[in-house]
Amino acid sequence: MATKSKEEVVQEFRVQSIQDAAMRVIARKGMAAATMQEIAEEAGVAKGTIYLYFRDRDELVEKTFETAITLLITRLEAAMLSEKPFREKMRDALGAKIAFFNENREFFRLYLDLRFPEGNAQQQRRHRTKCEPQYRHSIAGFVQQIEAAMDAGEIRRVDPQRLALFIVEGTNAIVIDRVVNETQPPDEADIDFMIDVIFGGIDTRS
Amino acid sequence: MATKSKEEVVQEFRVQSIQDAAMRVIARKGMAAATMQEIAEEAGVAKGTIYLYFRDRDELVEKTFETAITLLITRLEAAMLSEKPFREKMRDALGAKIAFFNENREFFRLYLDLRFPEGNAQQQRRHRTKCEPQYRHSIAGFVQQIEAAMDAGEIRRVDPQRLALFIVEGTNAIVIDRVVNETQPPDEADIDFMIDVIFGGIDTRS
DNA sequence: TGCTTGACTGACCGTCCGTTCAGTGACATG
DNA sequence: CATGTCACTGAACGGACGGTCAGTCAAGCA
Repeated sequence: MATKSKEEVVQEFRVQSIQDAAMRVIARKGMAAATMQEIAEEAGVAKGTIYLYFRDRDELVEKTFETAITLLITRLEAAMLSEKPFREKMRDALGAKIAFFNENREFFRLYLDLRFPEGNAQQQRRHRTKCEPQYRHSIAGFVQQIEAAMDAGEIRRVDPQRLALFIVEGTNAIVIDRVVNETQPPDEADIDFMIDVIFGGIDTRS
Repeated sequence: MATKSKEEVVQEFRVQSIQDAAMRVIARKGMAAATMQEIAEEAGVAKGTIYLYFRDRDELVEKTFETAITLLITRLEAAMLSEKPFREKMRDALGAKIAFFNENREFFRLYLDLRFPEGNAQQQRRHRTKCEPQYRHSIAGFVQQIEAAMDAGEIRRVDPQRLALFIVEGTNAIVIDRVVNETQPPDEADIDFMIDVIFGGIDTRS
């Protein structure tokens, strides 16, 4: 196992800090309005320096996105792959999601762009081949979990695809609301609420 | 009641067709990448003509958005203001939402920009004062409906704000999925699914 | 038919922003 | 100390886009 040379460490540090800066600027201004100039200033380097580490703006945005979403998906999968009952796995996953957005408050805007890419045909194609598969893969994984839970009789049978979408985006709305607004209830309160509504529905109990 | 002059009719027609074109282009390219040139071509007029009817790009986008969301909100409110039981009102509202997105497949991107405005500080401020109130107002109306249903014992008590967010965005995800993808189940199937899950939850029935 | 009006056009302008590259200075090497 | 190397810089370039305005032309009018 080769240890990293000093240059490699410096290199990685630069790449990381530029990506961090990009994420913060995108969060403030939105994907399209985030300029290379502002990202450079945020990272404390000159504009030209970014081009030593990324071919062009598209590559910077893409890599930044990829780094972040991989982290989120990894955490969600870890939560869902335990041997606990489905309800507990869901609770863990929601906890992981909230924790992730607490730590990466800037991420939600990248997330939106993932689902609904903007830009010209070229950029949209790139997005479709590079980023969308990750989203689909994570949804597909969740669908499998749902189907397994249905097979095990842990939850009742409904369209798994539709259910996955509904849960993922419904919970995202709450998590993103936490990020966008300032004062928010403790994590546990929102997790309890979501689990409660998802599993129990809103009908008056008999 | 003054009848419209011929000029007024022509004027309204131009305004309308430019807004329609703007909506289509924004749907294709995204809010930021939609250029005045392309909107003009889509509308079949010259770029300069747009500036006879709208002060600048911001005003065009804002008016386009306002026109569309007002229509959606009007329909949703109409559905929710009847005297039917809450569950039936929800059913009507979901039907109205699906119908609206069926008719205005381009709208969803404007909707996204409403919730998460991009651009410079100036544009974001404008958005916050002009568009966000409409969204908040519609959510607030839904929250009131939820509270009334709780008071009437039609649904059980949970945080109404959180519930409104969860339902609105969860259902949006499904409705937008219908728009973004091609083949979709009939309206009724998705409405049944959503009502079923929202009211009944996913726990196995005892 | 000649004149006036004004809706409409599209070439043009200024600005902004991604990208480039000649230059700079800190550091290593001999 | 002289020289070479190279990560880094930021002024400059080129292209794209929002906005303008002088010109066009069709319709209304006398």
